[in-house]
Amino acid sequence: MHRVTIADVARRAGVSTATVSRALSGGRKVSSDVAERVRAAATELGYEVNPIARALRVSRTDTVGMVVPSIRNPFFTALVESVEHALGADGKELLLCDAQSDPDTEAKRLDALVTRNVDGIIVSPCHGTDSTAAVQRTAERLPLVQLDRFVGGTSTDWVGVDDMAAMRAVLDHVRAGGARSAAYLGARLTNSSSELRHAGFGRHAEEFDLATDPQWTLLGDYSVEWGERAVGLLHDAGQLPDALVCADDLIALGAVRACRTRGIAVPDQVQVTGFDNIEFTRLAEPPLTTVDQPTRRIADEAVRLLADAAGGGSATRDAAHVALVPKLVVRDSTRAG
Amino acid sequence: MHRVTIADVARRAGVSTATVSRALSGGRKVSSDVAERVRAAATELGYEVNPIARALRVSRTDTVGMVVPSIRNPFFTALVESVEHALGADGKELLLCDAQSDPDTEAKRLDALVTRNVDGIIVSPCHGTDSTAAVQRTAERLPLVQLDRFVGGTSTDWVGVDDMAAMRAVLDHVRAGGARSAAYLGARLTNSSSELRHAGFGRHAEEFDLATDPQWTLLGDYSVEWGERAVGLLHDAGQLPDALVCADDLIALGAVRACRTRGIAVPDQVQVTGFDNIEFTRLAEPPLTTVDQPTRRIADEAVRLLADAAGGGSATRDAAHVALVPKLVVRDSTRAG
DNA sequence: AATTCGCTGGCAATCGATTACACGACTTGC
DNA sequence: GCAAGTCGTGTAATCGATTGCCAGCGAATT
Repeated sequence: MHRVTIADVARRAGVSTATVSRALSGGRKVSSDVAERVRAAATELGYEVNPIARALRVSRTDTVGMVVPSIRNPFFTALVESVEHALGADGKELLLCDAQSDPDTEAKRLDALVTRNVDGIIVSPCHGTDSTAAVQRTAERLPLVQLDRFVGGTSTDWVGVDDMAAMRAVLDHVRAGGARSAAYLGARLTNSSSELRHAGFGRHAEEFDLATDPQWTLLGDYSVEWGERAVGLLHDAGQLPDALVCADDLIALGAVRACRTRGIAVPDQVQVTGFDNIEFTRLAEPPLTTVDQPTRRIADEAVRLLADAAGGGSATRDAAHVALVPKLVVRDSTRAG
Repeated sequence: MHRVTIADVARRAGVSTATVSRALSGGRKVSSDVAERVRAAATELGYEVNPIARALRVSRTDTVGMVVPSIRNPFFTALVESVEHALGADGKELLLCDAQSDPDTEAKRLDALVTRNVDGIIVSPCHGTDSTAAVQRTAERLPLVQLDRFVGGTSTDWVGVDDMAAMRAVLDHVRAGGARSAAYLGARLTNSSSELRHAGFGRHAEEFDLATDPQWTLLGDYSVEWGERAVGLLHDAGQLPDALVCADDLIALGAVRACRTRGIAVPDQVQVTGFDNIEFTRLAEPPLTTVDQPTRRIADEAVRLLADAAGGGSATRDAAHVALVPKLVVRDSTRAG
């Protein structure tokens, strides 16, 4: 067995390889009868261009790389799915890498992608500062857009949601539901989302006159376990706030669960909110009020930016920061206003 | 800017490109001082081989493709993560595709992977018969191993768990917990796992003398919604069995949830079991008893088989079917024996 | 009728690596 | 002392496509 090459098609159609190439990928005009003959020969032989050979020649692979902090997190899974979908429309493929929440692994993955000549990279950096160097270096070599999170000190494209605005909507909502005080169950401030959500909570709690307390700000990681543990700490310490504002849905799921095991009524005794709107929020008891991240739109936007960057000279363009405004999804873990 | 090529290194080190290639990827002996000079030149210039050019020459890309039915399903996500991990150890990359549970999309993805010269393919076919043609065709061109599910009529490698044995363990367990009757909440029999788990349920329910009823066998899809709906149907129809054996965790999560909203006590009134041991099983109320799929081992085995197939002439080897025996994970949705 | 133009199609270079083959120098054996 | 083998290195072909440049040819222009 031998893979069909362009030379085979050329021979069969009685033309040169140059003509076959032009007939198929239409760089230049070819007379219609020749084009027809070539197409016929190609289909008869079952010819398909060899993307490797083409990539070597034109230095373009029609592949984009994506690096996420953890594929375990359903939010990133949803993002990956959306990106895959958006790329499919452009006839591009996705090379997916998992950074395992480790900046070193992340850097390695980024390098590997550059080496592999992907056309562009979509990355959600796992760390706000430790990821900077690798992201910066990568961005100098290739079109790169950051998704959801971003690192400080670089000027690359970014698309995500307005975390501050989202927090404002959350606090507005729990306030309307009668809360007078609120705790923040978040993640250590190692990346931009964590920081912005935390900052948003602080700023808008003040705006809406919600009582807070340094002891009510608990920072761990994005996991169910941490949510459970945090509620434990809060509960054991005594007085509970009227609302538990969580930095993501996993934490919120943990929180709700801990509330139930400890007999704390949600939302009557405390209201709980999440962030991301992953699929399992519906599954909580009660279903979580949360902030919907429009992953489809985020992905579309990212792919568009990447295409733009690949088209226009990258040096001339200004970096675009696209912040979509997320919607609050009200379910039963909060009281209706 | 200009990418550093092997020629640059050669010039710098004062040798030929052939020597550079040999010095770096060590095909044949090179005198140690030359090797040293070459290595020095390479690092000074920051040279890295161009994988595209190499791939064209040696027709090997060090990339394997993976196609899963749905990246939304946490079980497959876990599988992907494990495969990524296993490949990383071999210095290979993963090209991930989502078939969106559609055999046509799946076929397209498989073709795309073949065209892209991946070294091998790992696929969990979405349909037991509709996926056959594409899988077969692909397997004729490349090393291919099926994961978890497999299609009929092909003789490719496969690795997964022994679904029948798992079902036996499940039924043994619920019987020990006092169940005398059981319902099966499954998925339509469109793929091998669905069939085997269903068959396993039937066979071993008989063995353990658990009462069943055609009306207690409900087949839908792998989703939380279906689990909820199925319990609704069962409940509305009147009498409930002592155990709800679910074909996967998503269904089980839905089932448990529906039980709670309808005031059916789990596990006292009915025991509920899942399958896969996805992360969220711990989150259910009560946490789910389920069958653990050893994704790490499955992935390792798959990668090993792929490597073997790539090494030995594919024609000579017999197809290997590796069925790992899964462990039952007992949590609180069933009664301790 | 001669020149120019436009259009098609072929030749050959090119992308960046790997590797078969050749070649010279040097060792070894008889 | 000469043939045979070893070893290290260079030359050039090769993988399979794309594309700059040139040639031929018919139509259009002067």
